[in-house]
Amino acid sequence: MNDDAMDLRARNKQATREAIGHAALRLAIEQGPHGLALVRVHDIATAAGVSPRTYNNYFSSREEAICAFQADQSKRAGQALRSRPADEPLGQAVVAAMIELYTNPEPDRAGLRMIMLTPELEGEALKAFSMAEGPLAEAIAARTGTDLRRDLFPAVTAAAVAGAIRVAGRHWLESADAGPFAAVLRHALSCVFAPGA
Amino acid sequence: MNDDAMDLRARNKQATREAIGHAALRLAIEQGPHGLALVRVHDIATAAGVSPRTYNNYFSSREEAICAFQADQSKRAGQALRSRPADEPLGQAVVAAMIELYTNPEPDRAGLRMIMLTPELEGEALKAFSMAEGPLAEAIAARTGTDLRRDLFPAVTAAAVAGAIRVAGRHWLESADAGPFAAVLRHALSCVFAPGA
DNA sequence: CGCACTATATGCGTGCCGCGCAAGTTGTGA
DNA sequence: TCACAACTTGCGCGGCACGCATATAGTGCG
Repeated sequence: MNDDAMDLRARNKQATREAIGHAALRLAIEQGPHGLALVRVHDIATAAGVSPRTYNNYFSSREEAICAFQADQSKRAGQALRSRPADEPLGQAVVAAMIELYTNPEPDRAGLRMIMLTPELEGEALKAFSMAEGPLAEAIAARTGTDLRRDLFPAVTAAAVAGAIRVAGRHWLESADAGPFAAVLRHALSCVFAPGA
Repeated sequence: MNDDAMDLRARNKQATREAIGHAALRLAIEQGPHGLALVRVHDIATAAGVSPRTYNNYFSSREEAICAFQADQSKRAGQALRSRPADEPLGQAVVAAMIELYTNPEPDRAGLRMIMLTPELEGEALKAFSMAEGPLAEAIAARTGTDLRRDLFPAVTAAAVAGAIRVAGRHWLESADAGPFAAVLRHALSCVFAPGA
């Protein structure tokens, strides 16, 4: 995670990936959800300062590049949960970890709009959010002392959490006066962990 | 739903869509998860008895065609829940409806393997399963008398249910001796509706 | 029944894209 | 300093999504 922990090659690689992803998302936002087809691979590569061929070494589709940021963020969900104190109840730990992960910093409205509300990006967006499920399920299993392969609880809970995050994002985008994302997210996650409510 | 309820055009259209989707999935299964690139659009169209251009009038990618069956099934989730008696508790109704929908008939192992375990299909597969969420959320909101736009509960629950169905499918595929899909599905859904367990 | 209208199927052409291949370039480790 | 490995880039090929124009088939009315 820390740059110092990687050698030069790994750092350059990560920097290039982020540059391409950032450029792709920025260009997509400029064209809006209805002009995605106008975002050419050549433009993304040029904006990121690499050749089109290099862009293709990192991503195999524009959609993947545009959603890379969300994907990378979701991949850290397991780590986020593990960083919570071990004696905290599962529900509280998950809520706190997800709020920490997804509201630090506060999400960019334009970027999230592009990713979640563009039909052509739907598949990649779902992929990006669902990338939290695997690591999350492992962390939940570790925390509850259950076996991932015998018990469905960790995987189902992880999927429910990922779904709640998606729903929270959509709701936060669609209602202008929903307040900070953290509040919406907490509300959504409470539906998962307090079913009687 | 019933063929008689549609005029000739609509019936032909549906038949063509199903023919293409069926051909696409069949050819994909023949090549296996690692040979997806070998399934050419031309082959799908020929196998379905239409021109490649017509195939493209129905689907805008091979992936979409291959997952069409799952997508169509998921779209019926709302209707399935609505067909349950109104006085049944939410959890029971959802479980019964989803088991009715997704185990009638028993899922085809090869087809589900192809759709869920092929990396290139991951996005479309997620899309296919998530298509249940909208209708399901509406049906849940109607059943619980809540407002979809004010309360996140229906949408979050729908997402959790869709996630549980996915997890159940994966688990059913990966463990050879998991018994009938209905049992696995019931187990997965119980994690959503009986959180204390 | 026959006719005007509309929806669907098909052929063709175009531009873009993903990726294999083979240099060229830059970091790495002894 | 040098040999090796990783990464970048240019080139070219096969394939695909889709617009447009045309042929065909279903529909509803007089």
